[in-house]
Amino acid sequence: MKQSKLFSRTKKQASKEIQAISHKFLIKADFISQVSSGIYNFLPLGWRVYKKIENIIREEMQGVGGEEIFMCSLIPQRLWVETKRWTEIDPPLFKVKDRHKKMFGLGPTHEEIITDLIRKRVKSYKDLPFSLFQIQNKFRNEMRPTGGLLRTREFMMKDLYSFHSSEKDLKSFYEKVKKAYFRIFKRCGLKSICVEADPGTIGGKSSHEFMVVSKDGEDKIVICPKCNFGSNLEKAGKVKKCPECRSILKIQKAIEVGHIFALGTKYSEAMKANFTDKSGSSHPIIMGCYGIGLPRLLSVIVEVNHDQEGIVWPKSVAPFDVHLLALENSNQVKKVSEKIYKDLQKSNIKVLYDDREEKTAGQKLIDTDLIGIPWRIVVSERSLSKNCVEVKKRDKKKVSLICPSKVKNLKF
RNA sequence: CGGGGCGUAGUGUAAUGGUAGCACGAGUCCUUUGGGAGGAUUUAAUCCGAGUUCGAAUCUCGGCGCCCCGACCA
Repeated sequence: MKQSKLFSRTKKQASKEIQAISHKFLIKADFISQVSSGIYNFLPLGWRVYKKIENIIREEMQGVGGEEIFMCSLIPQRLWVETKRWTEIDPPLFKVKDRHKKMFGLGPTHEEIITDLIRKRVKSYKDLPFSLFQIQNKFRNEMRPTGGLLRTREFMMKDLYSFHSSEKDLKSFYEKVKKAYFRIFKRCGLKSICVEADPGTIGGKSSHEFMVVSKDGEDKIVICPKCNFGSNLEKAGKVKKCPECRSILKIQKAIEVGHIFALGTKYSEAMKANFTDKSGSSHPIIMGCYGIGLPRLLSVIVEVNHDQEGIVWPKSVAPFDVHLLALENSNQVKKVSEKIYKDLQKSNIKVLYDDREEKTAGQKLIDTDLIGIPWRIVVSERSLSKNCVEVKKRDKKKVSLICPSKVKNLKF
């Protein structure tokens, strides 16, 4: 991609109202743009990162046996009434009316619609277990959106739902998803901690949150420095010692990036989603649900991976692999840059090529740090006089001089 | 939903009742080119409505919008 054609344009200043560091960099580097409080557009750079995160999550969900589907957003009132969530859900539903005055809730989560879908076709224990997931926009009438993408009113969420004939089977699948979640966050460059949580209005017997420790986190968690115990602070209450190994617990600020729920039969009972067991008697289907908010995850990656100058994207989710800068406008610099650009494209390396003639060297260098692509290649008169170009990693200071014809042999 | 703050060119800001100014951006020309270059020139703003006043960006009321703290959440 030639940067002269890129729709995203970096900004010199961000609004003073912006507090969260991830919000500031995502706005300055023009990954996203705000439409209204808690409502954002994704611009080309932001959408590239989003797509990479989405693919990581999709791969891991397929890895636990989830089949991908796509459900509606306009969910009829009658389904919400069945579970009493038309009035009891918090944050409140966005409610809309059609021309016949029929009411719909814009899906904030999809337990009702998926339970309706599966109750029509699961009849026997032989139909179980299975799991379905989707990646789709959710709508939540939040009291207060915050921190750019950290809490929005419209956001993409991966929601996985699982269906079982026994608590034991749910438990084993739940643990499988837990492991997949750790892998997802690790692949996104994050260290996550799984803590016991309050199931809230989604409900169910127990739930676990996946937290990423961050100075600017809104949540507080208690973790045991010795064993793996961790808990949401509210849930833990005044407990000071680890219930598992009696060590003194540590309190840390964190951001929630995922939440998994062992729902049990809350929805299947309310909506009469039953199956017949071997002996011929009927039971409510045992369910689990598992969510990850993608824009928040993207934002948390920035919260954890940045320096003074800008974002430092982990390779796995970076918008491009290489940022190639033609630092000056001379014919020789352009010629060498074009050649490297073509060579790398042939090797299927994703390159953002800064070919902008009107920008000075300083502006280009500042932009490249802000955008945060893992590798930087600088082509300039200075290095060409030594028959070299400069290769540098975003998170390292070391600059290597490489012969232009050998760039294509590097491993990015 | 409770509490607080704010709204001035595309962006960031100044002007506290008396000439709407500055910087960046954008356009044109010239000179520049290794960490947001310099000169010349052009462009462009008081959120909306009502009120007070000789006079309102500034004070009052209403609306709209945004941000922050609390509660809630992926």
